[in-house]
Amino acid sequence: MKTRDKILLSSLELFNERGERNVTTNHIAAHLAISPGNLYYHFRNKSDIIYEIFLEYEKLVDFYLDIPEDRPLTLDDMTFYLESVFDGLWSYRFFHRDLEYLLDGDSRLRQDYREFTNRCLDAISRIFEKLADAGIIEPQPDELRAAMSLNVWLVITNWMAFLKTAHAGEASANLTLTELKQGIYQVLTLEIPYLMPAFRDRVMALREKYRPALPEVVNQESAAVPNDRLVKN
Amino acid sequence: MKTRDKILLSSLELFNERGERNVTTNHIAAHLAISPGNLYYHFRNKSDIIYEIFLEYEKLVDFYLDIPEDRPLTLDDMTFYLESVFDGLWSYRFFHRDLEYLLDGDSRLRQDYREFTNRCLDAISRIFEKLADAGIIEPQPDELRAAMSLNVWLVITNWMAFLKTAHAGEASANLTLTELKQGIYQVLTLEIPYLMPAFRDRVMALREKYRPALPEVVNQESAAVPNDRLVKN
DNA sequence: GTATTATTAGAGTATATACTCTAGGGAGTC
DNA sequence: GACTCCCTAGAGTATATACTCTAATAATAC
Repeated sequence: MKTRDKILLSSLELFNERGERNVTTNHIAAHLAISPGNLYYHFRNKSDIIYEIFLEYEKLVDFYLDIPEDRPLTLDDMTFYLESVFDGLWSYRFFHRDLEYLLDGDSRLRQDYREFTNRCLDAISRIFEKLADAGIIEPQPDELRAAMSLNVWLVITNWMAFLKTAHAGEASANLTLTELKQGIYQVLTLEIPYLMPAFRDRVMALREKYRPALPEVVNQESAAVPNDRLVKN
Repeated sequence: MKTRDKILLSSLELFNERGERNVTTNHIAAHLAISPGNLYYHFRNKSDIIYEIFLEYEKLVDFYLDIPEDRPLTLDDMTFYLESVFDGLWSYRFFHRDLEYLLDGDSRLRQDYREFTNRCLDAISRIFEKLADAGIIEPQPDELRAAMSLNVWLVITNWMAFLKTAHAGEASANLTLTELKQGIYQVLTLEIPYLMPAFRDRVMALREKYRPALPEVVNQESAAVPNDRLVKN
């Protein structure tokens, strides 16, 4: 693999594991056992690395959210969209964590991300529309559909952050794709009141598959309280 | 005012304006025209400042979300809760921005925040329950109410972050309390399908008051692209 | 082979950041 | 005046971080 690609891959891995804020270019170079000079030969700066990773993320999600216009949607389609989007979210999970800071420092990224958001919102809305066409959910006026789509977006993109704060132990630690996909449960919760009777049971059964294992995700005690960020006192 | 309180106040102000990540203890001291030594006389470290600010935030929200058990809820109550919560969110808006990083570095804060979240979720759920008692919304089974409350929480706490990313210009810049309160529109969107006929029109009218002014919040072009974070090239 | 270009190492740097340490001022008390 | 306590200044420090520069090596073209 080309050094350039290795840098992108390692960066993504480290960002996801430790958070962008906690990963320096020197860390990335060290992790790959290459010199900082080498890293900066391939990328002008850290922002550029992040931007390229974003482009990959964008490409992936755009690919997932491609909506067939020649046929109606099925429940399987909906499942696929949900699964895929959460897969994407997982693979690039660092991104939404420090989003605001990242956008603050890179206007190119800010612009692109804004357009990306709009595309996603349109896709979600279009999916609702086609689900209504297919008789799975009730049709809704444009305005309501737009607001609902936005709520879906908010739940999807922030579910991960919520899970992290809900976890008791070291926040950095264990958090699995399975847990992340409980977000699907939350998204389907939004759809419940709009389900058509003919599909209600099937969607409710689907939703049940993603139900959090614990009675409350939010209640686990942590015995040990290990190393916080270094405090000199 | 005591120096200690001035430090808390200035810190909050600067954090809200520029983001915690962009505000150093030296900035805070300089902003108050006091010495770093002075600041560190009053607080052991930056984490302690943040923690104390969190305690204020927590106290405020707990105060707002106190639910009367001796009488039914009214629509005015619901409006009050929504307005208040968004006011609180606005006053301490830096907090949810870097939440994950903040919790990562301070286990005391992590623990407290987790409990705070649970309390808020309970309060939201209790509000739904009492709105149902009052005949404003349909009663829901516990499980659904819990999932809905969580969705409400996700929308509320992340609305601000969404708005920031949706803005085209310098992300740091202009963002008003009015815009923030359009989040209420989103929250009320979640309630629509559960409204009882007798209250439907009134709630829809209330919701209308918070509707975003623009057809799409998300679509504004920015002509100028001013200073990004310093890049040496 | 030689010239050219792409890639790499690694030492180094300017700046920032959180925080420390010492000295001392001011106000109250005896 | 001396003692104490609270508060403050301000210079200083250890560490980190993003990034640069030069020189050398590998790859490719001719």
